[in-house]
Amino acid sequence: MPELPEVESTRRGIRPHVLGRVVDQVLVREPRLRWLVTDDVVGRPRGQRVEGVERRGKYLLLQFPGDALMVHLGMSGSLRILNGWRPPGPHDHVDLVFEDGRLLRYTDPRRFGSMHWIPGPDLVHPLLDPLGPEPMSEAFSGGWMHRRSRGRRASVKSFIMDARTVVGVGNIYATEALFRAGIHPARAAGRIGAERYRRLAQAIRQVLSEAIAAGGTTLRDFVDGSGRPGYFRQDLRVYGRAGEPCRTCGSPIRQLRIGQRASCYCARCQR
DNA sequence: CCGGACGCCTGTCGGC
DNA sequence: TGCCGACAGGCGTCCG
Repeated sequence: MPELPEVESTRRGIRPHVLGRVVDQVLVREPRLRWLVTDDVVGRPRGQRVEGVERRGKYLLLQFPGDALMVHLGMSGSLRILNGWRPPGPHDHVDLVFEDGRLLRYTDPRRFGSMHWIPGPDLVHPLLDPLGPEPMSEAFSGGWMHRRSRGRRASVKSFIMDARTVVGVGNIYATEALFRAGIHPARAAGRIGAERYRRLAQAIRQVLSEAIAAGGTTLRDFVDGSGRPGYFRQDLRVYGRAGEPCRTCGSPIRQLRIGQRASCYCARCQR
C-alpha cells in the first residue's frame, strides 16, 4: 500500500489523537511481521507519553521521552484510531492502548510491515541509516540525482525507487513522476542529463505533494488514521491504465516489467 | 560495487 | 462452481 503520501496521510490522521496520550499497554497478537516484534515493543512504552509523531521516508516514528517506536506499513499495513475497544479482526496484529481507553490499531494482512523500538533520542537504527534525502528537502535535487546516477546502467525507475536516492517513492509515484517528466521508465539512469533530472526532481515533488493533499492513493484497502481512503487514484495519469488512452496524447498506455514490477508509460510522451 | 532475482505473506481476480 | 496461476502499494538478502 503505502508510499510517502499514504504514510504522511496516516501520520497526519493519527497525530492529533495520540499526541500527549499515555500508553497503558501494548498488545501484540501476532509478532511475526517482516521482523519479529520483540519484547521491548511490548514492555517499554507502558506509562510513557507520546511526545511526537514524525515520519522518515516510509517509516512512522512515535516519539516518547528519550526513545521512539518505529512503524513501517509494508505493502498492506494501516494504522487506525479506535475510540474504544472493538474485537480485533484476523489481521489486527498490534494495539497500542492508551490510558483514556482509545487505541491505535495496526492491521496488516500480508505482514510485510514492521515495528521496532529505538532506544535513545537520536533515532539511530540500521534500517534508517542508509536512507537518502527526503524529497521535499533541499538535499534532494536534480543535481543530486544527476551526480549519483553517473555510470549507472540500471533503469531510471529502479534508480528513483531506491531509498538511497530519495525516500518515499514507490511503484505508483515513480510511474507517475516519470510520466510527468516525460522520461521512459526503462531508460538507463546514467544516460539522462542534468536538465531532465531537474524536471524529474520537480515532478517527484509535485506528484507527492498533490497526492498528500488528496489523502494518498487507495487502490484497494488503504485508509488513513481515521479510516478514510485517499482520493488520488482519480488523478493517476498512467499507473494501472495499461491499454487506456494517454490523457495527454491519446495513444494507448503500455506496460512492461522493471524489476518484477509493472511499469505503465506512454511511448509517445515518454522517451 | 552494481544490478537483478528471490522470498516473505494473504487476498483477489481472471481464465479455464 | 471450483481450481490455479498471476498479481498486488516494500524491501532486505543473496548471487553472479
